[in-house]
Amino acid sequence: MPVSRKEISPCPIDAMLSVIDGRWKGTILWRLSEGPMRTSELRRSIPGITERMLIRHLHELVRDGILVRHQEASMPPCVRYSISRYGLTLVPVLEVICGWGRNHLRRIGHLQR
Amino acid sequence: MPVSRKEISPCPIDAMLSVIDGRWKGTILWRLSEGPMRTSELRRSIPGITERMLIRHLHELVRDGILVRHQEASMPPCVRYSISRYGLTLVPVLEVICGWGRNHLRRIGHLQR
DNA sequence: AGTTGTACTGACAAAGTCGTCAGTATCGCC
DNA sequence: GGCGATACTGACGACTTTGTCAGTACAACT
Repeated sequence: MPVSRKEISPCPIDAMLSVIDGRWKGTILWRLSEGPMRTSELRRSIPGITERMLIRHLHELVRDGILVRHQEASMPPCVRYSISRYGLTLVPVLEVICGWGRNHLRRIGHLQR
Repeated sequence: MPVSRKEISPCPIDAMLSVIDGRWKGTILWRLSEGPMRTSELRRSIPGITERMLIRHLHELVRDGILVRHQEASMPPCVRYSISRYGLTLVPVLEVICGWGRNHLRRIGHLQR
């Protein structure tokens, strides 16, 4: 598994992780799972994120086929992002990850007391 | 989800990812899923990994409760690592990740032709 | 006596990711 | 005409992660 997750690795685990790896990708997917959103809406709904990072991550997710970018060619531009049909196949995986993570957080909590 | 995955984040997805995040952790877990191994055995079985990184990742996985370190107090030292009972709960999660990743790699393959 | 192997650590450099700041074009508002 | 909003890009610094190299202690083998 020779990976710095940006080069394409033949390892399926890395292939999957490279898609959701990124400081804010989880949150972005989480927000978009409730429906399509505009760039600026997303930015306002995710406290702490910078426009730079939002757009970088959005474009990466579009490149990976997880999101779709709809642009209405108007000026002031209006761009909306939504989860693609392919992206929807990721949701159950995220739920499994989330389930284990929730349990892990509980475990860490217990151990700390 | 404010994360640089080393600080403890309250987001379960991040909590999970922080455990398996690391250049070689996937491979290490993969190797160990076939049975306990010595440090040097692991190093030889993972081409490209350095001893430094192997040991760092092993210790992190031990700290997170995923692996167990058995030491026979002999000289030349003999240390064996194995997946803990808790670590076993990770395996099905990795399988789901792996399944999606495998499919994703196929998809990328198709798109490139 | 010198080399190899074991498991590990520390100093440090290279690479990668993330954040900050400035700047783009165009429209509406006052 | 200046200001703000929209979606975005580029330069650059800060911080993290990864890799390189040397060194530790002890035993066995040649």
